[in-house]
Amino acid sequence: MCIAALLCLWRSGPPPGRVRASRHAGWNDMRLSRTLAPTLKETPAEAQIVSHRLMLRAGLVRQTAAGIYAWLPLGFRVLKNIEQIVREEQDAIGAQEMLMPTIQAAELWRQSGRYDAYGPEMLRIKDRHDREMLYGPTNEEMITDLFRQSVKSYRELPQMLYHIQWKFRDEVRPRFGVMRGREFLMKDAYSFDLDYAGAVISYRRMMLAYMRTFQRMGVKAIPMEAESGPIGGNLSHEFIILAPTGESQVWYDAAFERMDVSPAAVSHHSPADLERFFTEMTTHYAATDEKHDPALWEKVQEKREGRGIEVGHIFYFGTKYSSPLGLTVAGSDGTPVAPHMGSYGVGVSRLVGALIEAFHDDAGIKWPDAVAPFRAAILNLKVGDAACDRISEEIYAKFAGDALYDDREERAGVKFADADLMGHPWQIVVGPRGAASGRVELKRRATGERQEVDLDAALAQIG
RNA sequence: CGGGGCGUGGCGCAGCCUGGUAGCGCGCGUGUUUUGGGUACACGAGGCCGCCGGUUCGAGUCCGGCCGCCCCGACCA
Repeated sequence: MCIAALLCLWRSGPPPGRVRASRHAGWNDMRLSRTLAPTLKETPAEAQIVSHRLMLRAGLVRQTAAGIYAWLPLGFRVLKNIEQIVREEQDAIGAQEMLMPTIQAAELWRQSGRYDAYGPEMLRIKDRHDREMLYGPTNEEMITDLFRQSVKSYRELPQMLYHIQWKFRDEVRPRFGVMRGREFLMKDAYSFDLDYAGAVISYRRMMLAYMRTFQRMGVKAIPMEAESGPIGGNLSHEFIILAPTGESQVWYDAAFERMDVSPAAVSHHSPADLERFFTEMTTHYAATDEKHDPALWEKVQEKREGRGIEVGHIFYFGTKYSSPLGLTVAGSDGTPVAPHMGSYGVGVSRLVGALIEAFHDDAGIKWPDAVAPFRAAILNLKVGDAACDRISEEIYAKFAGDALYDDREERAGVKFADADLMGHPWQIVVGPRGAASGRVELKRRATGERQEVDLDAALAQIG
């Protein structure tokens, strides 16, 4: 059998003895020599902020028009990982996943009054019959319409629905790469409750889900009171994650650093737990530039300051949409009631940039384990060397698609630099020095710590 | 939308003021070299100089229009 045929066998499918399941559905063959991951030594002129620069340099995305990006294989994997964490935490509090279209008819937006109110940020389109359509910037009207078609009784409430879908807002000035693009991937959820008291519970539940979501991504998130809008009631919060290069200054109480939001500490089924949680989240001081109050800040015992990036926003808006769109359900006494609603967004694509802002150094990205495109990179420092090739292939096979194999015929320095740039949490360096005796070097990207270990020890540690 | 700037091989840039055969670095290909942190040398491929029009014997360069992109501000997931 020729070498090419052997290689084909290697590539033909999931090999046995996998170390851990891939976070992805399929088993992708990820040899760098056959991967569209165009890393750049120099920074493209258009990129200003660090996350944008690194996303371009690490080959995660490419811009195709102002504020519109193509997601290349590595970037796409990160996006999917973030999306999956968001999904799991939404599911965990009982929200139902669905999928609404990107293109909507103008008609519904006329009913809610937002067709004119939204302004030029909304991308308006005409179809071949000259019907007015739009590329959805959000989905309140649509979900309200869908809900009213089928839900008729208070017995069916409460409900919470969400989808993860591309949105378009025709920003006057897109910038910061995917952090402020025109096209963006967003998780938006909508809650329907019979009354205000119910809506408050939904709101708190979602706040809990958000705290857990961001915590899983390895970042500290702080809910900050936002403009409460016409409804009031103190129920509008922005979620800011801390990053040294964040867009705005934030002031907060160190108490946020100690909060336990695990299911063991707070049950989303228990209104009492939720209330305690909500109180905890909203009584300590936390503010961005606009809302910062020096007088109140003075009273904070343990002060913390930093920079932050908004990655989520939740708000309660009562019957703002249910009323004009005619959504009512029969109450227990038979009279129609307009449900109280809330909506809850997470900027999924924005998070890719935001996480890079939070986790990087001069050499490149330092992905948190939970969202990294690959758990590890295998750096074969001497492609063609029998021992290096054998060990590299062996490791690669065991990772079952969750490792990127740098099988390029490049110099060691190039591979190190690219691996650091791309930010895989672990690097497994297979060089002729150690390979002969079955040893590899294991490097932890986040800390820079390295150790030379046996192959099995390396796999066990990363496992 | 107000203000500013930039479009020249894949990336970063020079050339434009003062019109005359399109250049540099990186990257890419081949060879030698090197062999654990972006090695060195040689040779080579690659550019309707954003688009349209004008001036001129001649336009990357001057003039007009258009398009695209970036930055600051206002606005925003």
